[in-house]
Amino acid sequence: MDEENELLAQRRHKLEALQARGVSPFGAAFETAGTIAEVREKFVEGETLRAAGRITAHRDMGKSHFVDLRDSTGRIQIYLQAKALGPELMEIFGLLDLGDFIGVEGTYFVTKTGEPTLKVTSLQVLGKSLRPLPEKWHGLQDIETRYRLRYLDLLTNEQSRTVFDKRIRIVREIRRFFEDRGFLEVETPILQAVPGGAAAEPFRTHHNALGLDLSLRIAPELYLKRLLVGGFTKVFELNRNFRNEGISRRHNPEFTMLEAYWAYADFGKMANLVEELICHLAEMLEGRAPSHPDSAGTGQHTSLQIEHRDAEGNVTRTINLARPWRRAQYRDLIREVDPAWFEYSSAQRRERCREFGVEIRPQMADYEVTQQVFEKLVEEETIDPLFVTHCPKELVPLARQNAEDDSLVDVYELIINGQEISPGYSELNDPIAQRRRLLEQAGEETQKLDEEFLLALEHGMPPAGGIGLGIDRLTMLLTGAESIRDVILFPLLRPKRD
RNA sequence: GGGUUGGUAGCUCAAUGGUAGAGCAGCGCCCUUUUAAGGCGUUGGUUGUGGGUUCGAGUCCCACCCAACCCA
Repeated sequence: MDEENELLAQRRHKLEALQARGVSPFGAAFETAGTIAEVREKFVEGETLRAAGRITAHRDMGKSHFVDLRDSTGRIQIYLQAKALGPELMEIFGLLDLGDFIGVEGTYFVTKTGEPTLKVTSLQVLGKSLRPLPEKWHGLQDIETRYRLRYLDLLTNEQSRTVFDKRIRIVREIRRFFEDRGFLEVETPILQAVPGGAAAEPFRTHHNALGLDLSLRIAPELYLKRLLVGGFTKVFELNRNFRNEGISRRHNPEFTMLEAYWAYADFGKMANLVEELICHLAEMLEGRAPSHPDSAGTGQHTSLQIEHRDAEGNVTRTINLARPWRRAQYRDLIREVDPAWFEYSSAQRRERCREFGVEIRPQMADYEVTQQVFEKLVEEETIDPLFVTHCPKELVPLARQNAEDDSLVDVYELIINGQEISPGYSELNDPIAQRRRLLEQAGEETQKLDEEFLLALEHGMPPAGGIGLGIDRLTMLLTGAESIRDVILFPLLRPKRD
């Protein structure tokens, strides 16, 4: 591509010069005393140790050189003295650049300024870098490049690295949390003939040998429920889902969910579980011991808060996770916006929307108009955790109907930081009702009906509680990231052609 | 899909319509305990792409590409 670039040409020349001296610029395995952090811990004056890392800084003193070697665990200073190393090794050192991976053997000493340093006695080139890394002080600022060349972002921006470290810990802790409670982690198909379990546009693909059109899953739900039929009582899956829809600050076409199902439980129990989980994760990230050994209602309260900050470090938002979390019925929340809402006629509600500045379309059904009010005036305004219960059944066609009021369903929607973060259901285990609802949902497209799922239900499914938890959005919440792209290592971008 | 903002050296950023600059990185020289090392010197540009206006365009106009934010 840009072979005529001077900087690249210089590095290639150095590479060739190394090879001309019989030095492999891309060395093989190198035995070390451990990671750089471990090597530092083993500091004993006069001790000889081996370390490997990437060269990130070079301070040239003429006949001696200080070099920073870095890996993901830390930084160590090495010292190269021309007289001690001899002309041959110094010539090889002269062919190195910032960004190269090297392995060294050296003897520990402490400099005048008190820094533990390895005085190099031998050196191997482990991986020559042919392109310069971003500048050390400002790092990589360009947002587009940070997403496209994420490795450079991770290398130069500590705060980016911190977010992904937290995401890794969140996922690991979720696994531990569920396993500790007797849930089994399972894997279900991503390639599905009938994509179900959510209302979303799928990505379509094709299996050549079977001559079969398939879709990437939009949710694992219908397979996890088959496992309840098959005798599993507690299952979960950390599942990548794919939805062929728009991209935004809160939407990536592929995203990660947690789904969990618990036989004989209901949505209330699932709400307790997710409340406990999220508090547990927040405490874990703060390095605190869990303050709630049991689910809500123990009378214990914590002052657990999450602070979101801007680039200057000012607190922009505080989310209070103190338990127990508020639980409120959908209709009551609407009445908090307008006490007489449900006494209005259809036309009056539309008029109120205009007054509220809530945009609606003329063809919307009444429940959709109410839902618009809910989204704009309740959901977006809700910062601290809120379980919304007793939702209208039109909004959630696949959940169990409420025993006292069949216009409602037994679900919760957990809202934190102005967005839905987790739904929880009392799952529908009536195969006849389930077929009816799926038919209504599918409309004309009856081929979208997952007959094999219905067949499974007809064999009998226990009542169960189920939850979904968006891992990307949860990570945003817990790290203060403003965009989903900041918590996904490689977010989808349009390929660049220039 | 619509609106707004942005794209300049490897990186971070400047530049009233008038010779495209700086810092870091690089290259050369000096310096044997530096750490954003320092000093002297120096290379590096199809200003996202393609058109247009103009004596003259990084800057103004049009189209397109990519991104961020807002809206749908």
